[in-house]
Amino acid sequence: MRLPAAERRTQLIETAVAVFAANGYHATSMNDVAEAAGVTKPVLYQHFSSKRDLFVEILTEIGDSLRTEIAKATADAAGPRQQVENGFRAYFTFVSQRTDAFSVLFGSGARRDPEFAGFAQQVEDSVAEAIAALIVVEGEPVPNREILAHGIVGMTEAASRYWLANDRTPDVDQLAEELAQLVWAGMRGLRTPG
Amino acid sequence: MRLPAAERRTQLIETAVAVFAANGYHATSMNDVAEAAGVTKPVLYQHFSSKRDLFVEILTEIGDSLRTEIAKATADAAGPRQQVENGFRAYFTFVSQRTDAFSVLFGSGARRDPEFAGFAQQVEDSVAEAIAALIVVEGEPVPNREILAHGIVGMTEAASRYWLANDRTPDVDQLAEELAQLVWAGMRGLRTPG
DNA sequence: CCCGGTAGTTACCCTGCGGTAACCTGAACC
DNA sequence: GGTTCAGGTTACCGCAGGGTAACTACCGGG
Repeated sequence: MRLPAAERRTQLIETAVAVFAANGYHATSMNDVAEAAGVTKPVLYQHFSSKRDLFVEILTEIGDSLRTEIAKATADAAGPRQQVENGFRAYFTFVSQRTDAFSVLFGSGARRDPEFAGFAQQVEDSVAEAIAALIVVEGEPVPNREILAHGIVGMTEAASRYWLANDRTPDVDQLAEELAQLVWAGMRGLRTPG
Repeated sequence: MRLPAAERRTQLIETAVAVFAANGYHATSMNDVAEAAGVTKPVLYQHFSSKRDLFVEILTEIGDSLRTEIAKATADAAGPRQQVENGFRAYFTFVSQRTDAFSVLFGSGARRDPEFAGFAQQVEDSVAEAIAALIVVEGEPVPNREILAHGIVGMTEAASRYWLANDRTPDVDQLAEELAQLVWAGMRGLRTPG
């Protein structure tokens, strides 16, 4: 099964995402990835200079995709409430369609290693920033809203994990609606600053 | 520096928690732990039969402690609202006082390896169960409240990480109060079941 | 028919790490 | 002042895994 370089490369990446998602970064050997792709180790090294390099390329693509999807979904929202719900729907859609990618970015120990932590962090920060902008009481931004915003991002991750582990019920739309309602009500129920 | 067995053992555990917290499970070697404790590897193996065994013992103790602390704090609450706030305060107090332990349980790749995932999971599940019991609308439990509850647990973890990374401001009491308010308002703002 | 280059393979090196066997040491006790 | 034994060390084994060198197999073009 010989493949042209470009196709082999994308196949290797897809395979690697699946294997990393299943076993995590450290527990995955280059041999594992190669074997899963039906190929031997040196082929992997013809396309990626190191294990780190392969992983970084994967993390970058995933992070960019997720951020882009959320940005697109929240851009054309009628108001803040819709923005929240659209954001959640985009997030859960990503989780549902690219489950392995989600697992790699947030679950495979990527947050642990200082070399990799930045990739998940960047996504979390940018989403949290958008959320923080919506946390206002009587027109005034709430102090410590950044912490709350990061909490809400983490809530979404945790809900995603539980959702994946439990047959993905309810469906994406209903899940997004319910979580959006929880978060929206919570943000609007904060006391006045001070 | 010779020590009696019992003292050496507890010292090794404390050291191991610190090293695991700093570098994660996989990136930490038994040599690292031994060296950090000012001792050589075989000493470690006189007290723990394997690296796994050492880690499991650590995870068990941490998980039990955290669960116990939260249970104690929520037991004597005036009502559900106080229960939420007391739970948060207990959680953040633990995070603040035993930061390394918190990092090991939830951040060192413990959730990744199937052999270790159960320890963090058990804590999350038991806390989520307590939270789920409070998610009611008009006296009726909300469908999918388990997902929301697990999300709230994840929110607490994420907020803790951000809080630790940002000089631990505000203080524990204020943080607990603010998050409790967010969650309480959110839970009470859910729509009627259906 | 042979040449060249791209795709892949076999076989290897080397470091690091989990784990162990055998040996050393110093103090408490008689 | 030797005996004992818990506490500790040096030196090693075996192996897995990242990474590489050298060889092979296929295929298109003159």
